[in-house]
Amino acid sequence: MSWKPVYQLVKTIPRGHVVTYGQIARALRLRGGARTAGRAMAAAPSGQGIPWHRVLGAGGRMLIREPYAQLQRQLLMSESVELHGARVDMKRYAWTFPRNAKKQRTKKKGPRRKRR
DNA sequence: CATCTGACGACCG
DNA sequence: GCGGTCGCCAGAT
Repeated sequence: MSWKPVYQLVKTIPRGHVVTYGQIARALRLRGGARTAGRAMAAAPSGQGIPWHRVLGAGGRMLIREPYAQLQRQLLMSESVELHGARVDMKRYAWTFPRNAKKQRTKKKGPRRKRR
């Protein structure tokens, strides 16, 4: 499975904002849901500008275990994201992906399929 | 091929 | 609000 789409999407999260695994899963329509998004992030390569620290669990909870949790707290704080214990106030920092975040492609005008 | 495991999340008590 | 259960599913064993 290629997680590239996930990483690409994560890269679009602006500094100082956060999203949840569930959001990623829904935005990309990942089969396994949020858990799959988590799996992708767990395998995220470092040194490629992927702001993995901006991805949190539902409700803005930090789910990562030590020793990375420490780093995540640090990185978030450096972006002025306030932490209330192990959680972030989503009301203020949540980021929402654009509708067609799946690649940001310039939509062509082909026949659009109706959704549901 | 059978199990286990986890950077999840919705539910429930 | 906290902790436990259950559904999911791709990798790892």
